[in-house]
Amino acid sequence: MNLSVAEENYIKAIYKLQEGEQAVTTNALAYELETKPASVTDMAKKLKEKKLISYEKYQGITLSPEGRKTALQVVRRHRLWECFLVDKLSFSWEEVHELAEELEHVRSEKLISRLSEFLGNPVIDPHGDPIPDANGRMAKPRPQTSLDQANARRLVVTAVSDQSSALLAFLNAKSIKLGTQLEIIAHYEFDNSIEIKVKHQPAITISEQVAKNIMVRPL
Amino acid sequence: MNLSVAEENYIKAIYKLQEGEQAVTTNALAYELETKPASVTDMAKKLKEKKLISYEKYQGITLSPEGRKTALQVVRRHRLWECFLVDKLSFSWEEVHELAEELEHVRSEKLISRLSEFLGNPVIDPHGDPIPDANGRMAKPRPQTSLDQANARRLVVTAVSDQSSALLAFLNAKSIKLGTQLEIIAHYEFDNSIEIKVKHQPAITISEQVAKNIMVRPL
DNA sequence: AAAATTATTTAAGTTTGTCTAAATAATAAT
DNA sequence: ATTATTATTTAGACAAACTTAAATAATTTT
Ligand SMILES: [Mn+2]
Ligand SMILES: [Mn+2]
Ligand SMILES: [Mn+2]
Ligand SMILES: [Mn+2]
Repeated sequence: MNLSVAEENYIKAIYKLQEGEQAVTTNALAYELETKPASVTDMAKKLKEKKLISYEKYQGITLSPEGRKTALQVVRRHRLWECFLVDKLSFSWEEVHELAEELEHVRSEKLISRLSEFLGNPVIDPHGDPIPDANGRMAKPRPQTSLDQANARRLVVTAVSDQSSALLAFLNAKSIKLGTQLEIIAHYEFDNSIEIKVKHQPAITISEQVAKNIMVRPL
Repeated sequence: MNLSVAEENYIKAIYKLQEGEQAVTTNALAYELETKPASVTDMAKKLKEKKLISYEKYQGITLSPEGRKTALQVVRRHRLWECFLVDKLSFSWEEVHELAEELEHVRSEKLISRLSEFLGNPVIDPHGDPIPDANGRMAKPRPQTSLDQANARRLVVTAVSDQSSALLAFLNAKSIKLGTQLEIIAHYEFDNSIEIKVKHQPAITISEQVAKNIMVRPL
């Protein structure tokens, strides 16, 4: 199946929004792809025609098995390029998403398998997300919660769920990255802000909004 | 100036065909880009509008200074990716052109300067073509002739002018690559074929057509 | 249950980059 | 100097991926 860049972006976005089983909504997809609902309806018809999704008017969208396979390939390419940019070209993790968004569309099995090998067949990308292997299988994500719901005191940062460069820049400034160990000092009920401490750094207070997007697991 | 992939491909093709000063013909460009003359005329109008080329009806196309600058950037990206594929991912030189044709369109100054640095700021690509630097300057190509016109006996292969994978595969099979040293054994006037010998290999006879596309300089 | 709101789809139009077929210009042959 | 050939442009259409505005369906509020 030969997909356009636009089609690949749709498939990946549907995969991302699907999370489990729920059908993806026209509006949600339009928002995710920064396009208009009318465009999504158009594309939905096309992708259904190509048997990549199941779609009935007003019923939302879900990936077909082939669609899921396609999505996993695109995700694999995206995350491998992110690894390349960070590990080999010394980009910082908040810069790489945009570039990977383009690189992911160069479709070549051979290129990707060589790239993966060159990188040492990594299994997680710079944001802590698992990288599907050539068959679409990926490491089951280890149990993690958002920082605002963690109950343990000592935690490790495992991922960042919002990958806007605004958030990533903030975390960078505070020296918080994947694998950073931190300790919860206090919860402030008033605004649900949280005081945390990273070793060798002054304690800082972060808003609920930030905490919701930092994924952690107990140390 | 924000160019589409198609526009970049046109600009690069015009650059390639221009060679010196002669204006590029509508048909030549259509052939090079595997499209139709009518499409070229359409695009010529658009590129003229954007001041990347000069173009008058029936008079052919030449790059403007801005057009040349753009072309050199695309060529730089193309050749750096080719280096990456060969040097880091162990592709062979005949496989990389196609992939670089796509990778070259990821537009990011930072990406390209980091990539160049990662590769050790190479100045020639795997086919022996010079790589423009960030300012569009490139090493003056060393004097070279095609193999069919060489007068010296002992020669080094410096480039391959036709980059079809057919030719490159042939050269690969005969273990001829950049830097290969060879010796001319005989010219056969009948069909202008040439017998050559590469060290540690049996002598082979190559057709005029092949010889025309192998660039060499005296050892 | 009707009314109001929100979500989704349809209709119609735009842009980009293509194509084929027909018209016109430039060049070569007689 | 005509005529024939070749090169180039124009005209009209099409597919992909968008958009806005209007119509319709689904959901929520009252
Ligand atoms: Mn993308
Ligand atoms: Mn990522
Ligand atoms: Mn290209
Ligand atoms: Mn090359």
